[in-house]
Amino acid sequence: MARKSFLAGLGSGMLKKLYVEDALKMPEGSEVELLGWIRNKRIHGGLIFLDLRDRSGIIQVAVKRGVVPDGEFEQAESALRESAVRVSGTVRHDPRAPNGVEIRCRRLEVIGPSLDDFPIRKGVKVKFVLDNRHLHIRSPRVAAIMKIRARLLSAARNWLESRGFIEVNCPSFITAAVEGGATLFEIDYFGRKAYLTQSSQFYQEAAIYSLEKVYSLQPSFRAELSRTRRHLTEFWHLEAEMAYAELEDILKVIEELLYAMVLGVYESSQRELELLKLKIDPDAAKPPYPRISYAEALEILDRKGIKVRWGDDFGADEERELSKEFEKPFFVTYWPREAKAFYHMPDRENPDVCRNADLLAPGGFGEIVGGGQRIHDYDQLLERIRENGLNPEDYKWYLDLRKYGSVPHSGFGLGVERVLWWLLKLPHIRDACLFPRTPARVYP
RNA sequence: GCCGGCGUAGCUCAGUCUGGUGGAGCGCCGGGCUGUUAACCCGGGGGUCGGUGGUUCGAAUCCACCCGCCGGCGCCA
Repeated sequence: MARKSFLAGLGSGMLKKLYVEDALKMPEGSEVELLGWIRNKRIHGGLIFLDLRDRSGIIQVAVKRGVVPDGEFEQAESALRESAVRVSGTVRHDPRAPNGVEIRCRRLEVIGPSLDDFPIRKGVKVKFVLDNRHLHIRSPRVAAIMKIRARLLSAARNWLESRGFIEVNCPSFITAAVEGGATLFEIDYFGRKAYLTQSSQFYQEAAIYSLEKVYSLQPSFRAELSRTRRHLTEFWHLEAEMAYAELEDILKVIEELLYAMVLGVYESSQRELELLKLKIDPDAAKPPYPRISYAEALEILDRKGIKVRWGDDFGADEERELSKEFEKPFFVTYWPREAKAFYHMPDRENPDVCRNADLLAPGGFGEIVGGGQRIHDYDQLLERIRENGLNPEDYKWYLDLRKYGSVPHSGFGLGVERVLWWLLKLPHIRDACLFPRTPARVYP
C-alpha cells in the first residue's frame, strides 16, 4: 500500500498508521500518533484525561499544561465529547491508567470538533437510542457486534465457496409472491404494481439449471406488522439451492454451514466476544443436529401438556417449549402440507407431509433456517398452485423451469440477523443490524 | 391487526390519584482544581408538560379524540 495516500494533499499525512489496540501493546516509552474520538474527558485544572476511542478500543490520554503547547491544551479543554482528534506522545505503563497503559500527550490537534454536546450517554432509553442510532453505533458494543457479523458472513461465504456453491445476485423488484400475498411491500414501478422481494428462492431455482449449486446473500423484505424481538421488515437472507439434492442432502449442507459460521466467529472474534461478556462453545453447534418430525414434535408438546392441532404451525410458546428440549440446534422435519408453502415436495410415503425442515435454535430462540426439497414435476406443481387458490399465470416462468430438464433439487433460507441474535444472545434482533428496519422504524 | 405500557428541560425521572405561579440529578455554560477512571467543588442558563378539543375562575394534573414509540401475541427467517 502506498504511504502517500490520496489524503496527502490534505495535510501532513492523514493516513492512519496505528490503532489503539496496537498502542496498548507497545513498550514503555514508544512514540505514537493516534487518530480517534474523545469518548470522555476529565479536567483537573492543568491536567486533562481524555478517553480516546477508535474502532479497536479505548486508551487514556493524559494532557498536561506546559507539556503541550498552551493553544493545544486549551483546545483539549474545550473539546466536547466525540470530537475527532489527533494526538501524539509517549506510551506509559502506569497502574493509575485504565488497562494500565496511557499516552502522555505532547501534541494535540482537533481535526473535527463536536459542535454540540454528544447526546448518547449511559442510561438513555431504548427509544432515544434508536432515534439516534446513527450516533449510537459508535459504541464499542455495537462495533463488536458488527465486526462479528462481518466475520460470520465471511465464514459463510468461505464455506459455501469451498463446497462449490457459486454466488448469484437476484433482483429485489419482483411481481409475484414466494410465500403468500399478504406480506409483500407493494411499490409503484412506473405505473405498474411490483413488490420488494421476500426471498430469492425462485430465482435460485432458475439458476441451478445453469450453475447447479448457488447461493445469494441479500436483503429480503416482509411487510409483516410483527412487533416481536425476532422480526425485521428488512433482513439479510442467506439462501442456497442445489440441483440433484433431496431433503437429507440439504439438511447436511445447513448444519455444516451453520457450524462453519459459528466456528468462524469463535476463531476470529475472541476479543469482541469478551467485550460482549460472551462465551461461545462451538461444540454446541457441531453436526449432526437432531432431526424430529413434525409428528414427533407434536408428541413432545403433548407430553408437556401443550395441544397443537395437526396441521397448525407452532406459535412462539410452542417453539420455545420445544427448543428447551435440545442443547443444539435441531431440525423439525416433514411438516403438514397445509402448514407450508405450495412448492414444498410432498413425501412419497406420506403425501400429507412435505420433505422440508425448519432449523430451530435451542434456548427459546426459535427458527433460524427454513428449507427443504422443492417440487420438480410440472403437473404436481401446477396442482399444488391451484390447490392453494393461486393463479398459475402468476407463476408462469417458475412453472416453466419444470418443463425443460427438471431435476430433484433442494434449498434453504437462513436469517442472518436471526443467527446473530441467537449466537450472541442479543436482547432484540435489531441489535444485529447497523440500521434496523422494523414496522415502526425506517429512520435513521 | 389484537392486548398492555409510556410520552414533563439535551438525557434519566419526580410531580398527575387529591386542579392553584413546573422540580431534581446528570449533561451544557461560567469559575476553581496537576492523577482522574461516568472525576470532584461553587454558580448559571435551559420547558408549547406529545397534539387538538372540552370541563373549570384556573389544567402537566380531570374528560374525549388523535399522534408517536416501547413490550407481548398472531405471522415468519
